[in-house]
Amino acid sequence: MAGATAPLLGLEKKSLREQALSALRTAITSGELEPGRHLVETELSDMLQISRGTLREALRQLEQEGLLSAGPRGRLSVRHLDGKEIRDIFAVRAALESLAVRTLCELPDRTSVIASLRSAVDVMAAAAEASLEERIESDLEFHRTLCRLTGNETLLHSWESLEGSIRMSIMFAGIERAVKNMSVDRHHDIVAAIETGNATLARTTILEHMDVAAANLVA
Amino acid sequence: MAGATAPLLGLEKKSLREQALSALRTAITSGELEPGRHLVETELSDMLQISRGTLREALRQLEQEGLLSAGPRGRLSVRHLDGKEIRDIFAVRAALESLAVRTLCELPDRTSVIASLRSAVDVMAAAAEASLEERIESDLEFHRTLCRLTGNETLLHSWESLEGSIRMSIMFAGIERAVKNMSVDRHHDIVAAIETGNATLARTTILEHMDVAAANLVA
DNA sequence: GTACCATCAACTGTTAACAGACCAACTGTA
DNA sequence: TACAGTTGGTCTGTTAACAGTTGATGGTAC
Repeated sequence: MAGATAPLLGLEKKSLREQALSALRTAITSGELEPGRHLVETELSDMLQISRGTLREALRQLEQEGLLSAGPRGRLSVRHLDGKEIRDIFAVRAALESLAVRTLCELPDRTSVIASLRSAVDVMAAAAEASLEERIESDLEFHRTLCRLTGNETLLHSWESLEGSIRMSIMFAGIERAVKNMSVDRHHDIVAAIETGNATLARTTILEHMDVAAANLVA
Repeated sequence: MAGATAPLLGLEKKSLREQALSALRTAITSGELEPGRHLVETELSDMLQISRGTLREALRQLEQEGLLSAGPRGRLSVRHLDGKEIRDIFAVRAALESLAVRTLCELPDRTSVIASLRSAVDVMAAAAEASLEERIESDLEFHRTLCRLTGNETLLHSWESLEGSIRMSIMFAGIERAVKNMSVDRHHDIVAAIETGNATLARTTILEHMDVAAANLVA
């Protein structure tokens, strides 16, 4: 039963490592693996039906994403966030997204960018009555799009490295608090600010949005 | 010969994985492993005298740090940077350090912070006549200190995740270009700006510093 | 009951070996 | 010579097994 890839047909199946990564990420950010919990490699590999070697590769990645914290003897545990850390995470997030909107404002032609952002906001609006989880997904997708549209791969990568921590913050604070940040209007404001091309205005809008978001979570 | 830890004596010996990580990072950022080069796992594990399993854990981490890029069939190669990517990296770096100085400016008591920064600048001044490598190290240490002093662990972690890319940028541009950024005066300006507590001024100073640095590298 | 020592179970660090996919060279046939 | 099929090599994905340390458990002496 020793592995192999398996491209088979155009479908590009995910490797076991990637599957485990997704599964663990979901388990952690959904709270199924509660914060502070010690993770035992043999237990997880048994649960996920993969070998420890493959699992350990995934764990390293999660560790770097900030979802796991390493204890004394290499013991890993699910990271525990307090109010300060949530504010810290959102401060970094604000700095990154602030760069994103500034970059977008400086583009000579913003029409296609605005179009993409508007459709992302539309998705949010459409999900306004959907499940809380879906609303959060569409919200994160909007902000991820903000970074992606800059064309700055490093920026996008940094943001995505932070995404796990953001999700943990939401989980830690409780979803009912998080949905207070899902206002479609606020996101319209951000798009509008970018449309004007006024970098300072756009930056202020994002910073304020993030401040409010962090405050809502830790309040 | 199958492994184990080996604390031995208080000295906290590094695990093989960490040793490999350091070795590879150095090899890449020093140019010993030239950009674009394909990495073969068996070759590396042979060279570093460790098994593939252990090596692969280190490779995942380097991949996430942006030093390696994954090709079609999982083939890894040393990341190749062009001018745009260097500018992008420094834009993100600027955003992070901009947050750092702003945070420091908002501290009620900055005396100990200023003291730490001054001593970091002193180290740079002392290294002014040293080897180019040492000057670069002391420069990076100054900027890392900037982030560390904020007490924002997430910020520090994000910056350190970018550090490898920064080192690659320097290597790619050539050390002779990079040393143009090692001006002690410029760093004094940054500290002075923080000392005033004027967040806007400090932010402007850092952004300009980063702009010049990026321009020097890609010029 | 408490202190000390031996034994043992549990967990991580590390390694060697196996399985499948892709690529290039080689060979046989018109 | 040109081309198709085969074969061998190389590399990654994955796994099972081994080594060594740490912490706990149980038993014995005082």
